[in-house]
Amino acid sequence: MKRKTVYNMKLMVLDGNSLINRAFYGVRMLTTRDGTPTNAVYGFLNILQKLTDEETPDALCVAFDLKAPTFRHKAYAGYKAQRKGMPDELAVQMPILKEVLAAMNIPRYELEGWEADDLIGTIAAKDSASGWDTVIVTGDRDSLQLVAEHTHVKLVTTRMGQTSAAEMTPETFFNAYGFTPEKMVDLKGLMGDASDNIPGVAGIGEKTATDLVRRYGTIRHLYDTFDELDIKPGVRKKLDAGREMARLSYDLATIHCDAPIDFTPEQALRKPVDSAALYSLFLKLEFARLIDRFGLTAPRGDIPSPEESLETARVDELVTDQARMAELLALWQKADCVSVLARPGLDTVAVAWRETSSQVRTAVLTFHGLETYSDALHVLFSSAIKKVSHNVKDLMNTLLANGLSTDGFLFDTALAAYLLAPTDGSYDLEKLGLTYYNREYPAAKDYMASDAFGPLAERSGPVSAMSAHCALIGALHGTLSDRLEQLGMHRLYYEVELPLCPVLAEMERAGFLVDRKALAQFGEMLNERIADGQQAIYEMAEETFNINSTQQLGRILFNKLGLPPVRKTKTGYSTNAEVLEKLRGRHPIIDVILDYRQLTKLKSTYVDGLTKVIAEDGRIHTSFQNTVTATGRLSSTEPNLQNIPVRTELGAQLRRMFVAPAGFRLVDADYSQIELRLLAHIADDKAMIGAFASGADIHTATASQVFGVPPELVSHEMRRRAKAVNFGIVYGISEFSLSQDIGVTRREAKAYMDRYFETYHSVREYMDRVVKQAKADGYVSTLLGRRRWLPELQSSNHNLRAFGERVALNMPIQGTAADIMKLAMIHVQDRLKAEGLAARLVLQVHDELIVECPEAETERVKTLLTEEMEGVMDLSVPLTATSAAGQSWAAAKD
DNA sequence: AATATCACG
DNA sequence: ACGTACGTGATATTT
Repeated sequence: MKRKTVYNMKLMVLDGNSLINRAFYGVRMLTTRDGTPTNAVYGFLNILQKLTDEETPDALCVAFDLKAPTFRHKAYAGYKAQRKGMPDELAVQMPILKEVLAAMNIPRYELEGWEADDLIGTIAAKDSASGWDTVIVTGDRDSLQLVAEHTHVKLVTTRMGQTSAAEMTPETFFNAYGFTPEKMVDLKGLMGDASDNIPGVAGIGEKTATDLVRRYGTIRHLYDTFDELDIKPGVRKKLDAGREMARLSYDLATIHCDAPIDFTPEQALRKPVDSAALYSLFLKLEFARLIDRFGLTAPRGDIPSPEESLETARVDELVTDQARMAELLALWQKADCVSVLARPGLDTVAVAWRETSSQVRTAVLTFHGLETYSDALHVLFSSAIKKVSHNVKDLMNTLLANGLSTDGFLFDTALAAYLLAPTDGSYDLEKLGLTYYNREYPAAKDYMASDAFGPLAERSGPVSAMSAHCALIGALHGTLSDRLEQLGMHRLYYEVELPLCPVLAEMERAGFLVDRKALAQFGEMLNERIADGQQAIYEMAEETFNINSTQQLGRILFNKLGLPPVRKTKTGYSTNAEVLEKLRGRHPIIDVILDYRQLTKLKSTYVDGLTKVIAEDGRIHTSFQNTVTATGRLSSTEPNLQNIPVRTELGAQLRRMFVAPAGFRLVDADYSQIELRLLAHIADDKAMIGAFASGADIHTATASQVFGVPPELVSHEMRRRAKAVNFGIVYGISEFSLSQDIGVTRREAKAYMDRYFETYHSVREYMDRVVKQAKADGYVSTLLGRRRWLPELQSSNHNLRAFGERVALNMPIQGTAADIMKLAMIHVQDRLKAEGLAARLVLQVHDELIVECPEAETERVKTLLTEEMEGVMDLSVPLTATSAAGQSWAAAKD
């Protein structure tokens, strides 16, 4: 690129229609709580901000189409009329976007009967005439004809919410097309443009048209010198017949830079946003993150809310005095409940309580200089004081670490917010305040910083912030428990989710003992094999390179060694295991790479990763996340102990490193086929219920039915395929994916599914029913009433809707399995305690529980686990669990 | 911060 | 016409 010698003022002009379209199809469906779609506006604002950051224009404006009753080219109105109208979900966002732009003080240009392209062309022309540079931002290639030395076009593409923009200058344009930008019109005139309903010359496609434009330049020149040109007879004939079409298409494709608008770049100079208007708009749109990003704050005298009246009547107090603390503790014991918010180390704890119907009080207790603080905590966290808190499981973990009781918790606001909206992603208090009360709250870090309450700190800020959050917990308690009741999730909440918190906290505290030495030895063995593999790969590649870099690996395999690329990713060639499997046998390097991948995965993620998190007690303490998954499952982090290898021989050796201490054993119990059993139950499919009732192997039984042979004649391959169908059904499979998965043709896959549904016809009926119901209700639910909202089902985007349908099929099954396991965990814990056993739960892996117990308890624990897991729920099929014991996780798996 | 890959149920 | 199975979390590379 040429270096600029003079600084020009720069205008950025956006193609409003094109960009909102890109945003709509590129950003997943988002709606406000009342169902107003907002994804396109959100996506547009992201693009806008990204590009203004990148380009730092001095002026900014947006052009829109205004659909008019009359068309520019009346004779060909039909071409335009064919254009599909935009989907409703997008149409309703247009006025919203315009409102947002107005609040941002960004001028908008639109003119009846004119397309955005024409306005942009006109604006760019006037801009250039004023000596300014112009950057046009659009998602359509139409505008490329406007590219000139001082007019660049940024072509925006949006994928999975991620936008990227390629800048087109005269140079980059020529490199890409082989002719100059103004000839773009000639190209379109010849080849047409389906998306714009420009017909072009019949029979002339992109290849031929490009070639003609490169050779002869313009359409005019082409036809003027038609007889003298050396053109293939076939093409000549089509061109000759298409003269009129070419002329009309040329006109249709031409951007008219003479729209009657009054524009000077000065009109568009950037102005500060109208923050009051923008704030209330973003609130309405529930764009909490954008409010932060734009640094907006609530205008004074904003919408009153139930919580605000509570807030204004709040009285805070910092308590460092022993007598006062005792007074308050006595008071709290008489209260129905109090809200509690603690810093992780318990050095500071805020308590909020309702003093009168219109007044809330808060007290912030700090450790500094208070000797009897520990006694106070013992009272506060005893069952004598009923408490509501936020992320109760984490607090309980802290309490256990400090020798305190976990009794007396009535409610967890984060957990409740999760049940009400399990796909929201995060439930921090600031966000909930905004979601439920349209109210801005201080950031948690204001009181979470390690020195916020230090002896040198100005404590009033942190006290006020922490008190505000603590009072918010109290308000949310009322709002969220009402909502849970309304949606029928009361029992799920009070009988499953909340009682599970102490169970999880105790599991986290317990941890899983690891044989550190054996793990290190395993790592050394891996290291040797990795070094050998690396050596072999370098030799076969005849150079050294970073094997972990998919880009470098792709270059070696597909460029240097000449292997055929199977698939590509957005950054290059795909080199994943599936691709490498296909290349097996074509080059010896493939096997070594697959092996190398497995070894390095084991080494870095598991040996190194796990070694790093072994605590001083020699045990690994995972964190169980209970507000993360969309289906109700738990997840495990830092480290994830729910994905320890088992499927390969080598990987499974890792489970030998997870052990019981001397004198103890591990008992491992897992549900057998819980998801398929639930499918049989929920679909009430007599054939499948019968198969389970008979105690037969379900995959063999399915194969026998589908392939029409007696069970004893079912081959290994038949069972494998039947198993794939069984799993696929639970995930809402398509024929295509099934055929990919088991390596048969689509036709065969379809035949399997047809046979499957003939056998299990109630399963088919269930699948139809659940999707239909979900579309009517807007959600799906589990047997215990857990819900997942599915706005995707209302989408006009085919892929998104299809995804919603698969989720509708899967969530009730996966979610009910999660419900059942959670209930089982509570029952197991209760019984272990009731029977006075020293055994303790250490891990859950979705359908599997692991308990560590003294050797002498082994048999009792095995029986107890099986009984409790099987007895959780009465289904129309047996719910079976099997348990086994051993010195290591590997040994207890048999 | 995003992408690609791969580990589990 | 289009893309292609549900649910997770960690690591290394690259931008």
